Amino acid sequence: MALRHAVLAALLDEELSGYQLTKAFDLGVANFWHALPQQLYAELAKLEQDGLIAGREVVQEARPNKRLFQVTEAGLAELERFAATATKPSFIRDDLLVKVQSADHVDTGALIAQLTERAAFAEAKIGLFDELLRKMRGDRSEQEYLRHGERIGPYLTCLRGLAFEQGNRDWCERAVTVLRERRSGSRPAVRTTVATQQPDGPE
Amino acid sequence: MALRHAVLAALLDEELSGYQLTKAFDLGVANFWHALPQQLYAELAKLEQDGLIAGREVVQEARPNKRLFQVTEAGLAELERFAATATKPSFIRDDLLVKVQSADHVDTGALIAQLTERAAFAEAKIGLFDELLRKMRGDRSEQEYLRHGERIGPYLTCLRGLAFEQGNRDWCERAVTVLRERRSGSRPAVRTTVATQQPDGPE
DNA sequence: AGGCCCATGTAATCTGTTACATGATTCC
DNA sequence: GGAATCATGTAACAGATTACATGGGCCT
Repeated sequence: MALRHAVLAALLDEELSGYQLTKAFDLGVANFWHALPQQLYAELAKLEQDGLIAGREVVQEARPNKRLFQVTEAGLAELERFAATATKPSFIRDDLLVKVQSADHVDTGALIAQLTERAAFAEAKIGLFDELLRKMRGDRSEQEYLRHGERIGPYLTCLRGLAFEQGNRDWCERAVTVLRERRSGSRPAVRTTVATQQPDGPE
Repeated sequence: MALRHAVLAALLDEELSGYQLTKAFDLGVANFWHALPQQLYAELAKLEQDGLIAGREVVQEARPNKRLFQVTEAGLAELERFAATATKPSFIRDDLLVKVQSADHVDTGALIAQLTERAAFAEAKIGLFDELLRKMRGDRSEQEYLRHGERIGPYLTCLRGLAFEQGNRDWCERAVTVLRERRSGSRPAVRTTVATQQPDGPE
């Protein structure tokens, strides 16, 4: 039950509509969580029912009306409670890693193409994060902002997002280099035969 | 539909039983994917039904019998096909980031405790990854292994896992430092009032 | 005697994804 | 005239987590 809290956390900084939330959680940034529009609209409805957020209608002329949501006192209390509970470690779950894991047995050309694409995607996100951090800092130095800036939460999660994407980019580039080098000195890929394991043998 | 392929990828290197697979996917390493035992047993059953893996019974005396699974030619073909499909980017989804995002509004003591715990967890995984990499390399240098080592796939995913956990550790430590410094120069946390947004106003 | 490791699952529930739906306005 | 943006959903399905179940052997 954490999307719930991710939405609350996102609404702490500013009042947002469902649509604006989807922008933050979808492509673009998604610093600290990711979710699709459908999930967000559903979650907003539940949160409002439970009194953790309050919505107010904003009538617009040129565009459809929208509802802006704000965290209530009860919502803040719920976040506080959540923040105090123990946190389970998070795990990697990435299709690209699965593909690279099988690099010895599949076509590396396809892998190289996908690693290159991912590196470019990571680079783009790095740019977005850099810009976001600069905006938050304004004219202050990072040192200064970390000590006294308001919104240290968003700043820190953004730093994690940045480092994560830098890690992605660097790894993808390295993997591409390695796979290319190996292809130039290529021998045909051979299916390795599995040794027969004896009952109760040493593991 | 990617757990399927993660299991296939894990079985490429060696024949494993369901139980042994759970060890690889659960705590411990989980270099490139994570899953619980129940999912794995279910997935193994489906994969066998579909002819992508083949199991053979190993009778044991001192322990319960087990079934070891091996990827079939059809399974390898399926992985090959999977590796050639486009890969969607993966996103962060971590409760700890959600908590840190709300750092300006919740008790930072609890956050510091959890960040410290996570840093320790990351450190432990770093140790495991280091050891795994050393084992794969044997007496060869990393340069040498990257160029000519067998099992480059597992080596590369392990490198990503290592970098990811180093990123976690570094970020957690930094966040702890920042939050501590701010606490020492502490003023009471104030609930910021949200500015009222006008219809069709600039966004 | 109690707890952990091996070994394998079922069942219920919760979460996330894919596909589909609607309708006005603004930009090219 | 067609695509993109704003704005909000419903329905069906796939994937993941939590809880529960079983049973022998080994270690302290």
